[in-house]
Amino acid sequence: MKRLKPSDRYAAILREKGEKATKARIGLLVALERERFPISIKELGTKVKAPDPSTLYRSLKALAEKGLVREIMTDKKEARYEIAIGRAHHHHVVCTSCGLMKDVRVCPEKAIAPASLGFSKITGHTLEFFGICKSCA
Amino acid sequence: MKRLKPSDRYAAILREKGEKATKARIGLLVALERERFPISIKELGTKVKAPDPSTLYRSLKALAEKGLVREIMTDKKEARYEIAIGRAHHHHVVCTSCGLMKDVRVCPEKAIAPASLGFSKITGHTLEFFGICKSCA
DNA sequence: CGGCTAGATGCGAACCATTTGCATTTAAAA
DNA sequence: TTTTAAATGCAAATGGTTCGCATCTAGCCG
Repeated sequence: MKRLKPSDRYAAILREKGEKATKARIGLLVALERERFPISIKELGTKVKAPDPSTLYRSLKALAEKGLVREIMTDKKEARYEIAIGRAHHHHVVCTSCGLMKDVRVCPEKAIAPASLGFSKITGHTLEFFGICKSCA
Repeated sequence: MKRLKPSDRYAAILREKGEKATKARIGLLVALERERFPISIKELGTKVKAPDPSTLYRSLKALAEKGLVREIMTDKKEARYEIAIGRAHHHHVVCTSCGLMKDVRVCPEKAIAPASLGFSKITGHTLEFFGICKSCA
């Protein structure tokens, strides 16, 4: 795979996934790539050119279904998104005081035995930790 | 502690926690006690006499803060509640096809080292598994 | 036991994130 | 370039949850 500039790389990935490589969606991925933490849709809206909220919602949902971004519910109010391309599965710990988020590699996925629970398979899970970071302590 | 009928026992617990033992709140706890799975506020509303939705929300929030009930966000749409009295900390696995829920004892709480993440302490976490139960498979 | 007061309730309106309908634009294929 | 399905923008609707405020009521005191 050749080395391309991010926008072209994302365009290629979008087409690979059967999505149209629109400027808006490429811009979304580029913007998400710059974020260190999962970002709310509202914030994201201020970082990209002019995407209407409804378009943002639709685009993010489509990208999430294709595995290009991940949706995270840290607080039950609004969803946050992070880029998934090139990033391994992980969870987060959130400072409830300042909002700082860190990735954590701990994952309970393999600790559960579907059969023993009357389940034929486990398809997914959500895990978020909450705490107080050292700066806020 | 003497053996009382549930409503009287809950009344006593409410007073212990500094909450007024109103019929509505006692009824809420009794209704929650009967549920095998976390129940949505809407469903709960149909099971108790006449509590207005806003009262339901306020009551559940108050009871949750006192540790008498637990709020669970299985789907990102609506919150669910389960009784916490006499029930140890646990998580759930949800069948995404029929909604069946089972308790799971797996808990990642002790697997995380706050200090190594730049956190002074971990105050909580959320964990839910999703899958397909044997009946739906 | 009757009155007093903070907390609880009901009702309606307000909020806010998210969704949807529809007409218009645009990327991708022919 | 023409064609077409998908994507976008705008406005309106949805739906869970919250708030303001007037009215009740449990718990307390005399």
